[in-house]
Formats: sequence, structure tokens, C-alpha cells
Amino acid sequence: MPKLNYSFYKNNSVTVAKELLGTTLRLKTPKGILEGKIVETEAYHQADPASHSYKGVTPRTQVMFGPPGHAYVYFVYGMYFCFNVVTEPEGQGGAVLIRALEPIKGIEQMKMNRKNKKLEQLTNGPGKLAQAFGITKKHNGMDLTKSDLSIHLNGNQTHKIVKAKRIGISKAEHELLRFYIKGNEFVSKV
DNA sequence: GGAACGATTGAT
DNA sequence: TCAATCGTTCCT
Repeated sequence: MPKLNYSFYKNNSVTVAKELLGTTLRLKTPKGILEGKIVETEAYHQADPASHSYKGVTPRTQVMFGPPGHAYVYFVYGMYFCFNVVTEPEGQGGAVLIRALEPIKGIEQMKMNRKNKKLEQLTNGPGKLAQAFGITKKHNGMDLTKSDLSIHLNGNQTHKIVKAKRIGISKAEHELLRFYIKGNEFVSKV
């Protein structure tokens, strides 16, 4: 499985959001390898009022403006982390939120991290998948092309992509910037 | 220094 | 439908 590289992530957020569907997120941990197929994403870019990068660089969002292919992890609602992939050339504040995965490898470890939730509840939401993988603020800024956290291309993918409204935002609600694999049971919301 | 507000989740 | 829970941002 080839690892996604810098030139893949350098593209605009919408393109990357769509092309990430069907790829595999992998994290090496001391207890073993965790893998999940990306089945749902959302695109955020600098001109988007709903994006953290909309108001320019802040201490929290500076990694969004950094080089593509790095992890942007933020803490939300006082209890959850969300994992994003930084997109677009350095200097532009773009990212793709990974909203849902289909568990592939390390399922027992994910169940431990998620307090033994059922398989279909392990990674079907951004806060859930971060918890299942043990992703926290310490992963913020990691280089996905050079670290234990990476994304890989799979073989032939024959899925259909559904465009939909993003979840949980109060600005630019009408924009169809959420993408998911049609029919996949791990999508957070259809 | 203080207050309002979340790119969510799970329980009611 | 609503509470949990706290870092980030913005205002004073």
C-alpha cells in the first residue's frame, strides 16, 4: 500500500477530501498497528466562514497554514479531539476533517480505547475515531509522510461518493463540502 | 481578567 | 432534547 505524499496533500481541500475516501489511516502504537478505511470527510478552506482558518493565523490554527500533509488536531466541546489533514500549499489555511472510518486492524485495541463499544460505534464520528486511535493534541503537527501516523492508498476502489451538508457548523451550512462513501455503514450521518 | 462559544457525544 | 466540560478567542 503506497503512502500518500506531499503532492497529494498539496491540492485544494475539496479535491483531497474526495480523494481521501477509500484510503487507509494507519497509526503505529506501542500496542500494535491501528488501521481504518476513511469513509467520510469534510473540506475546510481559508475563504470559508465555517473554517478555523477563516480569521487568519492563531496559536491553535497555525498548523493549518503550514506545509500540507501534516496533522491538525484540535480539542472541541471540552472533551473530544478532531483529526484533520492539512491541505493546500504552505501559507494557505486549508484542511480536511476525517469524520468516520471503517475499522480494519487493531479492532480489539480500539474497543479498549472506546470502552468496549460495538464495532459499528467505534469510529463513526470525528470524536469517536480520535478516541479509538488514541489521537490527542500530542499528534498535532505530525508529518503524515514521515511519522507513525500516515495514510495509504488501497487497491481498486469502486465506491460512489455522496456530497452533503457539513455537520455541526453554524456558518456556510448550505455548502456541500461533506463527502462520504455511498452505502457504507460507518458513515456518521446519512 | 472574564465570558461566550463550539467542525461532539451519549444519556434522557 | 439536553447536559457534560474546557481550551480558544475575543472583549473589557
